[in-house]
Amino acid sequence: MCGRYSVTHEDWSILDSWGIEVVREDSFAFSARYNMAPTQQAPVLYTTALKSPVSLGLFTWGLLPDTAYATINARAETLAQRPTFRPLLRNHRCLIPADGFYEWGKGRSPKVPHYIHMQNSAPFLMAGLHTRRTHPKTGAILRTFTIITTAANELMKNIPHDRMPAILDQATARHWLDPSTGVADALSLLQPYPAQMMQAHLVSAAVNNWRHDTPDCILPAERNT
DNA sequence: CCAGACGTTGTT
DNA sequence: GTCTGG
DNA sequence: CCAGACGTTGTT
DNA sequence: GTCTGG
Repeated sequence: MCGRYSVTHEDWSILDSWGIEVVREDSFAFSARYNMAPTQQAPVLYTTALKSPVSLGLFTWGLLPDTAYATINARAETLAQRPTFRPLLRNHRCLIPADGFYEWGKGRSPKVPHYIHMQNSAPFLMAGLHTRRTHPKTGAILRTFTIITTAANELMKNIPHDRMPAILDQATARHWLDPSTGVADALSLLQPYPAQMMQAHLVSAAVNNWRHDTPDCILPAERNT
């Protein structure tokens, strides 16, 4: 699962070289986050009916459909069978910029938080779905998203953890966003990211508290509990 | 036929 | 959006 | 994901 | 233990 992550890059012009032209919404404002948590506002890349450019806007983490409670993750394997997610697969795919995420190793008590990131510290994109819902009373439009998870790669299994976010690379990211990509093709892009490209290390349990959102969240820590 | 319900993930 | 219930 | 709260009645 | 909140 992916229930906490970091977004410290504020410049996403690197995506130009990925073939993704990003345009920020007028109201887009964001500064580095080291401990992004569910229910908070996070940057999301999405497309509308037409292809490029891709928009960058703030969405609330936790997909809130018209008739269900919020979900922060969606399993790639069963996406097409879930009533909540299936309608969103064709026109509501999105990508969530990140540069690392946290997982708490299972089995140990207390659970030990790990930070997982690319070996070269490069930013990456997680696959997601988004939706839009009008508040029944205020009429305000609430935009929410969920992060798609897939099977763990070897790096994640060592933590140990069974799931990881579906990360898309340079070759597949723009296909996921492209409205002309069919549902079956889009689903085929959701695979575990190669473990050899990634790295993980222990971090301080201070990250457990979402209020702790500072650069030291991602620093390596000794096992001392 | 329409009305109304349905609805997630991951962990122990 | 789709399935179930009447 | 973890942290933190979680509780009643009647009366003003 | 379970639900809510961020």
